[in-house]
Amino acid sequence: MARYLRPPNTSLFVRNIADESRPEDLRREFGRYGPIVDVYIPLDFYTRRTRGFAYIQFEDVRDAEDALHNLDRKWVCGRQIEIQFAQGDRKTPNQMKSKERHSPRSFSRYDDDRDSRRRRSRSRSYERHRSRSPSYERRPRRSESPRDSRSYSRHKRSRSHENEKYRGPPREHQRTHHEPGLRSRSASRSPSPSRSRPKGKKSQSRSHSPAEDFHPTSSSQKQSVGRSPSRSYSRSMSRSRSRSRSWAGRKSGGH
DNA sequence: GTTGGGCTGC
Repeated sequence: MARYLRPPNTSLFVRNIADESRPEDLRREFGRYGPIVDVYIPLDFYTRRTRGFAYIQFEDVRDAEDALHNLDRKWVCGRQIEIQFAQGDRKTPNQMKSKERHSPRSFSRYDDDRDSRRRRSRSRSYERHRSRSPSYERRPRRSESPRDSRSYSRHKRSRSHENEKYRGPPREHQRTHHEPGLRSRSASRSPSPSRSRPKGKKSQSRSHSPAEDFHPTSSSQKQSVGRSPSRSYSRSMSRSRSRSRSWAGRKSGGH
């Protein structure tokens, strides 16, 4: 059934782009040949640098071909770009994670669903469903506005302080939401004094040790007679509140 | 000689 007539996808794989190339530049260039669904420049997950290639997805494959033939080996941003048709589908985050774990070479799909007519539901949401204009005419390229960036990248932008270098490999990001056992939560609870400490609190002279929050019951129950009950209560509340914040708190409060 | 999105679900 495989037809040799055309490539299976409408995405172009653009190689050797300048690392200063931005999606808007590419979109401007490639958009001349047809409506573009998506432009994406993969970044190195750890270094946040461009990896030197980009993906341009067209709405129509013949536009992609057109762009390919016209822009291939052309000089863009001081670099001679090379264009091919992209292979495979875009990866979902899950696949990226497993890819890190396993060898990129030996990656295999879930299994061969050749008989199953249901394709993998790529209906995630990376792809923005843009309603195409009622009129079939292609919209002028200059009508592309920078606000058109996809929702997904916007999310990632929002957490970016990224003034400079990357923070360590985010494998610790796995912040399992709910620990069923209370024992595990005390164990996995890592002390983050800077975050859990409200700025407004000043009278509390806590100069001795940040670990006082996690006093073992053996010694704490004995001393601090008067304030013990109220303090323990408020502490428990503040903890649970900071818990529910999770991502949001980390994003804005992250320093 | 780089083939993709690293937060997704009840």
